[in-house]
Amino acid sequence: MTVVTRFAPSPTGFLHIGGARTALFNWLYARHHGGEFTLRIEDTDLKRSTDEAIAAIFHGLEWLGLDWDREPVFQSRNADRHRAVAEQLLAEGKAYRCYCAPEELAEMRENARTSGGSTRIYDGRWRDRDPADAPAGIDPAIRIKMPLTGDTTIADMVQGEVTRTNDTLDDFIILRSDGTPTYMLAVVVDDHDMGVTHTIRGDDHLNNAFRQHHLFAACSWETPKFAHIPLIHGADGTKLSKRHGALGVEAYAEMGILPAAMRNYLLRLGWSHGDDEIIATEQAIEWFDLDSVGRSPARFDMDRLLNLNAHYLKNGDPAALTADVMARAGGATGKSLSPDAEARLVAGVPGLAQRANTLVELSEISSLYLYDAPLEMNEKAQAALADPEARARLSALADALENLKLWDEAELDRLVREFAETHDLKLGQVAQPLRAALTGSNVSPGIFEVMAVLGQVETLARLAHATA
RNA sequence: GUCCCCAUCGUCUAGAGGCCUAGGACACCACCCUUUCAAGGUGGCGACACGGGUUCGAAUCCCGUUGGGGACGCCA
Repeated sequence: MTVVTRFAPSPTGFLHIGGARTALFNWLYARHHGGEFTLRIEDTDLKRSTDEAIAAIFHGLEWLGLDWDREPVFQSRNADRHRAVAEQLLAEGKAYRCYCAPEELAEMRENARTSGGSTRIYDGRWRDRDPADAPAGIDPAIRIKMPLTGDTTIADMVQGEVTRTNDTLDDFIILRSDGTPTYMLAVVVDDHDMGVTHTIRGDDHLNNAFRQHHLFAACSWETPKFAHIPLIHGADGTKLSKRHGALGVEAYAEMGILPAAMRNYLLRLGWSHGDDEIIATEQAIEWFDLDSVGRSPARFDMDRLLNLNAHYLKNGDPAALTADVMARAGGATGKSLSPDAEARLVAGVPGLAQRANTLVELSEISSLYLYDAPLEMNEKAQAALADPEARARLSALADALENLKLWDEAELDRLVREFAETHDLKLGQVAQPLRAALTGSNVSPGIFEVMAVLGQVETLARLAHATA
């Protein structure tokens, strides 16, 4: 049997971290088994669903690198089918019309809460009542008949066997009085119609699984395998929400998080493979399974994400990183980029990347390669160049540099050290002013590397400006 | 309130009865390396929620307590 998983978000907001992880797990499980990863947009609540949210979900998944195998299903378009199933169940006597008014329901809810707080709200008053009793002028909703006695056990691939006594489950509505299907019905019918074999979702749905299981049974369909993964919590241990600054994945993209880092981070939240921490996606596909998913909720930890991001930045492809920095640099400032900016970045980005945690930081520190002399100097750099003696030294060094034939890092290293030695200076006494002159800052990659990347012409130009 | 789930360093986790004086990673601290900042290296700090069982032996199994979370809509 081919594995078919699904990611089924309701398009009422952006693709948040929790949804992203659910999608990742579904995707990984499908890829691991050579199955299909499908998408279903649960837009049956037309009032809350928006096109922007739908677009945000698609874009978020694309950014994460999670590709889907079929045309996405829009649940709202299947309403006729859902309704037909409800009618069928009604005809078979597995469901019934309920004529309760909203006030009656409210009363029952109040009752249940005050008298013991039972989870079972609806008392089943129309379950066996003669339809002839139906009050005039009330459109009935359709409810499914749930078992009255015994208990139900779900064999969950993550949670294990979970049992609930049936008297805690009431007859829930599958078709509203206005003829629209409820979520519970829509999910079951669509999962069946799409051939979903594994339902991997947040464990806030665990309670729904019991209801859905009986709906599958009523339809004489096989219940898919369930895997309810724990939710992601905020730093305070409660369900991640906007209050925690929970953001959509696009916000992480903007702050310069790499998709590979996000995937790795999300994967390790609740899933593990021994002591392995850095797990490339190909490796994750090979290793991923549901047995190794933990059952306790994990807290979102930005430090960890940043650390992983720094790792992927350090090992990133220079050409790709360069393209990203160029894109972020474009239009950022009024200054025009050096014609050599891109070439310098390709050479300089590896040295820069090990000093950055995000693409934003990377592009900030890239500015030393982006523009030609004269440079903007920060305070520390200005201070380093304030000393006339230091400037005189730089001028002397510039003369030596001008005559250098082979302009590479090793040669520059040799030359500058030699220069320091002849003038009886510590390397730092030469290197720091040099750094200030060449980068406009007191912080940068190794100064010989900077000179090599900049090239002889630009290096001398910057020195000329700094010593003028 | 009722039902369901969970419980190892601050955080993510390893651990499936003896390999555990509990391992790794992030964060933090110190030192080393060093032309700055990082990176890297070395070391340090730091946890089996509690109480009962079961067993020769329990972080691992069972029960209870406590704590946390989730669900209780004609929302999804």
